[in-house]
Amino acid sequence: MNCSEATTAQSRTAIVWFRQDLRTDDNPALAAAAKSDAVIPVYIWDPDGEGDLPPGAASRWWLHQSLVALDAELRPKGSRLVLRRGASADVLRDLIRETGAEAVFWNRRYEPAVIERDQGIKSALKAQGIDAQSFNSGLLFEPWTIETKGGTPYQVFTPFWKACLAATPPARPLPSPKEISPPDAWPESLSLDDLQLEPKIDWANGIREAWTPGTCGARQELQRFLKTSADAYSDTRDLPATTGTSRLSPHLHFGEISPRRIWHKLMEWGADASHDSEPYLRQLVWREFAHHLLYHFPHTTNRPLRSNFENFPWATNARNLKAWQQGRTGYPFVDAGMRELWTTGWMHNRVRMVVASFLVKDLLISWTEGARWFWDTLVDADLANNTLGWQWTAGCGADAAPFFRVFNPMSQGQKFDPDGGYVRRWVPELALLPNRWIHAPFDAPADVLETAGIALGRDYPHPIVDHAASRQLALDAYAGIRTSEAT
DNA sequence: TTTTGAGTTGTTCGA
DNA sequence: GTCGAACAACTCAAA
Repeated sequence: MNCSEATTAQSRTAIVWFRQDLRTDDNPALAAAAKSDAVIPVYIWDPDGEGDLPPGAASRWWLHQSLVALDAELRPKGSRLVLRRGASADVLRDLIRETGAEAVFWNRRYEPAVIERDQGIKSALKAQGIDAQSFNSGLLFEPWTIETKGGTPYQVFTPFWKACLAATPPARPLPSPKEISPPDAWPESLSLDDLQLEPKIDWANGIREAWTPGTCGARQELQRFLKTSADAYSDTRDLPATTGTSRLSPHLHFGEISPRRIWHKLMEWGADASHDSEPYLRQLVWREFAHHLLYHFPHTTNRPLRSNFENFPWATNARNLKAWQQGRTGYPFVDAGMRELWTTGWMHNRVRMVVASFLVKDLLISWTEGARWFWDTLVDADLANNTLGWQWTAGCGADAAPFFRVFNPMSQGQKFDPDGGYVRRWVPELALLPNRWIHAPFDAPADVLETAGIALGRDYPHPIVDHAASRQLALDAYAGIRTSEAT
């Protein structure tokens, strides 16, 4: 079981099964394999192996680019990435037969369906006498290592955060292997185009302009964040018109950058008393918390953590759902966010909360519909983070927001986009409206609208619901599912 | 077992 | 325009 035993074999080939760890740096599975005489890096496209949640379209686009980047990272080290398609267990079995590999190493994932699949693969491989080992590369603290004094999983963030700070700190990142020994002969590989990850109709222009997938892009983003955004993080992270956040979410999801590297980099940076690393590290630990919750409460991907929400009277309204998806709700801040998402595959976190609140509380449409749309359109779509975020907004998850907390799309806009720059960028038909009305064109006097060249209902939609009225409906609906009624 | 303090992100109303 | 209180009740985590 211990890797040191491996060195006794005379010539040993190890497979590194890449998944959501698309980097050579701080990659424990690769580091372990690199001690072998020959290493075969493989990526297996196995969308059916992820339960009923195969990666969405934006995610697949990112994956394609990230696989290009990983192969380019491996080449100078004397290696390359082998691509295969099919059920992971079958592909690994074939690859072992073709190459005579004696070991398969990978880094763990924590989605319920993937855990189940991987456990099956590991025991099958071991039964064949293959050295199958999994490692942690994706989390600072694995879900089973943080627990309350009573031995139960945390369901509230602040005590979880404190427990993380008190735990053994994350290990220092491993260096990238200088050389990765190739096998005598490379097994067959599909071409990347064979995987058909990219869309048939190229809608990815906006995404391409906004992002550089791969390790290099991830490191540049981290450098950019530390240099220009980290000091003002607390002040600007809520302003969607600025680049105040780290923008590392897609890179973290695909494992192009290691959370341990970010952690230690921030610690180093924060060691200088003029900097404060805590606000960002807290956000990084929210990602840990999401994985912790999904691991311990695997049913939460489609069912509420708080069971009294099972009976919530959600509305079915295809027209409203579509208006929300297309950014045509008539509320500029909401529409700007939905259009940013559609164009760039990403949405600023502040705006995610506002659009989510709007879907769930103004339209009374189930958070699962929102989660599904985000799953398909976000380049950083991540089962743990997506589930936590949507359940939190709906009030049915961990650390639930009080039910009377309903975001007001106008005041959120005025507060976090006071100059309207965000709305003007993504909803250009409103660009000429003065700041005073940019977040509420329906309240603007007729002459103001006319001067700005806007006819509501023609150039920009009337609001699809009245916020004040829907707010009251939401409060009433939430009052109806109090636990008292469930008993 | 019981008790106690606390809980990411808000809005509205009235002084 | 600004500020504090009210909005309700529940569950978690720790003592």
